[in-house]
Amino acid sequence: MQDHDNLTENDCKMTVRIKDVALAAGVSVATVSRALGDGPVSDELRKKVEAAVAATGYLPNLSARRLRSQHSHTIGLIVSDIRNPFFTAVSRAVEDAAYAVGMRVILCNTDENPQKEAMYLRLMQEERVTGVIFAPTRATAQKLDPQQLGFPVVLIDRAAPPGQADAVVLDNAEAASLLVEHLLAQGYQRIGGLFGNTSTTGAERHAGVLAAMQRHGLQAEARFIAPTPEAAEQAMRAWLAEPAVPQALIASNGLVLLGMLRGARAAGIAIPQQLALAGFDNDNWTELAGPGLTVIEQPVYDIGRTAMKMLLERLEDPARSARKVVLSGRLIARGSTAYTMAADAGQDGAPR
Amino acid sequence: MQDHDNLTENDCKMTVRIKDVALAAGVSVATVSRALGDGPVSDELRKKVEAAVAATGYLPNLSARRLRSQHSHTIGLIVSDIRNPFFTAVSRAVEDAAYAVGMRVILCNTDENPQKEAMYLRLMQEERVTGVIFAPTRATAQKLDPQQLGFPVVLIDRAAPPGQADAVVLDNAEAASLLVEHLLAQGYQRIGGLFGNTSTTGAERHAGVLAAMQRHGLQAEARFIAPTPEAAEQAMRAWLAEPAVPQALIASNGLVLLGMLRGARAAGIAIPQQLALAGFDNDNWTELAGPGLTVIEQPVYDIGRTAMKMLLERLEDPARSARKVVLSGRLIARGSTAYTMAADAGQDGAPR
DNA sequence: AGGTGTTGTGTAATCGATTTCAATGCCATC
DNA sequence: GATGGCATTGAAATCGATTACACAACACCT
Repeated sequence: MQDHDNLTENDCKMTVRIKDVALAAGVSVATVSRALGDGPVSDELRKKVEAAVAATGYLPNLSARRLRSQHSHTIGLIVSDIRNPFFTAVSRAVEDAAYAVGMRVILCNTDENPQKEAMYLRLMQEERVTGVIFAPTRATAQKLDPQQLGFPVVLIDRAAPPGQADAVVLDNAEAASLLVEHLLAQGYQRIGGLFGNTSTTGAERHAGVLAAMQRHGLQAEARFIAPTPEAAEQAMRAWLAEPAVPQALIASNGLVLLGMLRGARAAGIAIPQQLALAGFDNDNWTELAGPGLTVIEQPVYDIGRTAMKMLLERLEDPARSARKVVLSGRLIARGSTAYTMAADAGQDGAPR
Repeated sequence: MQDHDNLTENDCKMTVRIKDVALAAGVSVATVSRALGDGPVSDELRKKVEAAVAATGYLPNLSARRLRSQHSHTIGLIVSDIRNPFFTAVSRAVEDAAYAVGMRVILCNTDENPQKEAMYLRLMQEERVTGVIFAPTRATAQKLDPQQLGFPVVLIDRAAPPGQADAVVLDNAEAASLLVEHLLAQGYQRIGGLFGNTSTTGAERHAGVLAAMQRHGLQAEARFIAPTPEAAEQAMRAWLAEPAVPQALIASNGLVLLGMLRGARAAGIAIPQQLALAGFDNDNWTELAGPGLTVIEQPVYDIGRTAMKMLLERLEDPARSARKVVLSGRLIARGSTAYTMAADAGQDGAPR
């Protein structure tokens, strides 16, 4: 109210520092810092400081805080592409969990490119991040040494060599088995699949399909592609143009499934009358497309939340041995795998 | 190679500071800083510094750099929910553009909650961000004063009172008109819509529909809901249970459209035979669901990229007057608005 | 009464970089 | 040969906070 300097209320153009608050409150900067943090301060002074903070409009400078305290309160989230609904959902869960404990998230898209992965990992080091949640390509997963990095890493969706790093993954073998058993129970026998070729996930789901088929004395034809809708659509068109096409096809993730469905539509193939289709990721559209697509639903939000929880636990005890949390997928059977093949068409897949 | 201290190669457990690099290179810290930046340094010393950086494995501390240089090289991206495909795509574009110019992105989800918006805006101030790209609710858009904030703001998807802030928005009136004209051309006359009630976007699209209808001497029935699939599905079920339902319904965004389609399915309503459906956002599933949904496609990636470009231009010239970039949507007509109503059903919508 | 903690506070050092400022050497110019 | 730029370089100040340390006041226990 009086004709002081310039602390009338706010917007004095100059940013107000902790020193200004100390001056206004008539205490030392250390006391202000402690009052704002958790240090021991008398109630009397704490109130004075709070009043001074309100009067000056003080906002702490996080860069200065990070530099001095050596805690960035920042975690990195490195995924291939946030536009993949799986990563979108995981990212939302990670961010919710991070902000809930006062941490910031830096999001990076690698496009399955090992060079970008290396670049972003270096960036994380420069940011002095508290930790990183990472969905690596197979190439970097193998050569990844979390000790070397200087911060803990929790892998998601994709696993590294065991014992190397914490990880939250789907039980891909089990999930693939669920799909295969479902298809077999429907009556399909000639089953194939299109799998992403950049991650361990594609490989594991492929292995799971093979193993499940083998338990029934059957084989499966698999093809490997870049895990994008475009590549999947192209591969699908090519496959459908060939003479012998399996009765049922499995996609190794939601993007591939999307491309396959587009390819089937372009080729005029009726689902499931001429071809059954199933895949991973219960994205919005799978419920609504055609007869509904049979998929393995991943606990997407849970994966992100669990990854963040593991990261925090790892920070509390850096020495404990690496853990791998394996979550189960849920089969959602829909029309795309109904067995509607007529008796005459059935001869294709008749038991030998 | 010799028995120096501990700069054998790397991982000496201690982080290496610029001082260590200076020592290793036999120059001052200032020279190292200049060599790494853009300062004037002789080629000879620059090479020495680069060698020392490589030998010591130096990684700059970004917090220290930010504190001293007073440039955070960080922008905030505040949206309602990254899981809305519209914001997912925008976010990817913003991040691409940001990393391309050496900036970091902090992503915040507000869930259309003004309190969270206020909290994140304060966080942005503490981070001393270079700028913010923001999709505000109507409530905060009105009371938003970019001058007060201390950093430039570019609004996306939603507009503020004119002249207040830069913005990148869709031409909602035009887009709504495209939808209405399309429906009218198909033969529909009794048209209604479900609109989000938290943003200016829902309001503008509603106004656009009304205006277009009015040009034809027609009226439209509108309802307002929280812009989520769940709220839309519930509202849809309720609406469909009433006696007089419009022949065609418009959704004000992708999430609402999704909920409406679910509601229609749950009620056993055939699209487009019993009800035509159209909306905004060309999300993946709209192409594949049922007969395909007629939508307005937004230039999502362009919106993000343009917002980032405007932010950079604003930084170069803080004084220039506020600009609003208005982009056009594209009508994608699909089966959900085909006019297939039988003659007997047609009497409902016969001209009066 | 005399140590012995405990609690609360201030002073000053510190985090790791950038940037200011002064100094140096070198060359061209008069 | 003195002088005035120009290009490099280093020493030291600085960014804005946290925290180590010292110390005062006060309660508590022999």
